[in-house]
Amino acid sequence: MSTRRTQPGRPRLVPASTTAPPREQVLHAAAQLFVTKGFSATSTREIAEKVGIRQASLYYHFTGKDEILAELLERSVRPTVDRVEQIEKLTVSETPETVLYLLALVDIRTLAEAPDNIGMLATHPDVTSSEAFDAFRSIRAELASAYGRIASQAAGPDVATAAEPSHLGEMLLHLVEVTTSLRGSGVPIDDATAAVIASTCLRACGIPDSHIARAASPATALASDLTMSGSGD
Amino acid sequence: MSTRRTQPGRPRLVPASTTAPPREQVLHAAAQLFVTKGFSATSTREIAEKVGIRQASLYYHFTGKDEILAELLERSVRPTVDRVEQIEKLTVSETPETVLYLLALVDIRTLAEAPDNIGMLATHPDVTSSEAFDAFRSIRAELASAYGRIASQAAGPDVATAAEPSHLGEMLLHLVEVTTSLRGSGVPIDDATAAVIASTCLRACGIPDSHIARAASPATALASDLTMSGSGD
DNA sequence: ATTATCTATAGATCTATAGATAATGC
DNA sequence: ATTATCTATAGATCTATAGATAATGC
Repeated sequence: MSTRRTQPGRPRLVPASTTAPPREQVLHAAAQLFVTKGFSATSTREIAEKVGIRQASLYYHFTGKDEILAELLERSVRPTVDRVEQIEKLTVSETPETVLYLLALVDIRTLAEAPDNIGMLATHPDVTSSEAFDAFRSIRAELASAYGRIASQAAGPDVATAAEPSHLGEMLLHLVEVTTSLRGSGVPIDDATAAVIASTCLRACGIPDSHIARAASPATALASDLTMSGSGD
Repeated sequence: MSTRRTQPGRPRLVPASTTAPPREQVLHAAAQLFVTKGFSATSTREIAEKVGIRQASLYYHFTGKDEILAELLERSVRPTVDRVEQIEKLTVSETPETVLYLLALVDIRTLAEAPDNIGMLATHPDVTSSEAFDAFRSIRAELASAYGRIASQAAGPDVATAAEPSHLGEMLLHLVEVTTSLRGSGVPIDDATAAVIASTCLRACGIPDSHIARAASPATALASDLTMSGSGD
């Protein structure tokens, strides 16, 4: 019955307050700091202090600050992108409006549930300027492009002709981010709020109220299916 | 006829390529760097290099890096906030939907026309975390609160009861920022685009299509009036 | 005298590496 | 032997100040 008294490795000066793996402790501390202060404004020393280890000890778990952010970024979109393929398959059986509503809902839920509101990180200027995050940017570009493809099928005639799919994708990605912004100011993202955001996405594409109303309920049902059977997370 | 050969003050090592006041040259260079790389990731040396002066020479014009960003932030909202009072006065003669549409349009135009797309700076984490920008945050909070007041009058019953005015304000501020995001990816913000964004704001408040359509044309007319007679900028 | 730059540099970081140390695992 | 920490520190910044210098203005 004796639980293991200590972990392998030299003990910390300040014993850990949680049993989570050290790597996760670092990610959690870094996430909080990056989200509030920004990546460049956060020093490795601050992260370490928050974890309760020495600055140099971070480098046992990560090759550098960049790698910490890269992992957080990846986690902030993975649940969504893992489902994009399945969602796009539905284009044959569902209306494009339903598919777009569904993609938005899944994305909104991902952002609403991500630990530490890390969805906030995607638009930090550090991410868009350093090549260290190329992998994330490319995965995010794919998500934008899925939004663009689906939206340009669903869009009303004015918007569809005026806006390139890629720009439509950019816009929708930004709109969905209102989730992180609201969450950041303490608004709980319940189903009603998610529905407001998702239907606003459709509206921004010039889709009339009546079509949005018709898309909402099948999309909501499909969203529950998808997030339950997920990809094992 | 002889134009002045040089300016007062010791000549630069690299002569200026423009006749703009040096302070403006600094602001312009800093804006470009802050918008693309972020505030914390931009060094004073980089700003100076871009201007063509020595790093230390920045401190003749500004007390520090903070002051440069503070001024850029202020400029990014001033044209809008200068008009907010006038806009809110219209609540007596116009529908709340029209007033909201108008506020959004004015804000969108401000962001669309701001030099170097400095509207991007408002959401940088540096701005929200350092007390050096308290003045900006407070002026922006006032704008958010105006959005909130107007929107909660115009909002449909579900949204008006579900969302506090302050949260509504937050959301609309975020939505309007899609302007800077689109502009950043090269989309020209013409009247049609501005109209899509403004009506999306109303839609997000739960205002039905028919009301939005009725609000658009008086708001557009009022917007031209306001931006012409402006506050002298 | 005033203005706007320059040079030089102090002092405070900050990141990342090298190598020691104190646990467990076998 | 392996794991996970520690201490110590090199080297590269970065911000801001002090004081010199080279123009114009009067």
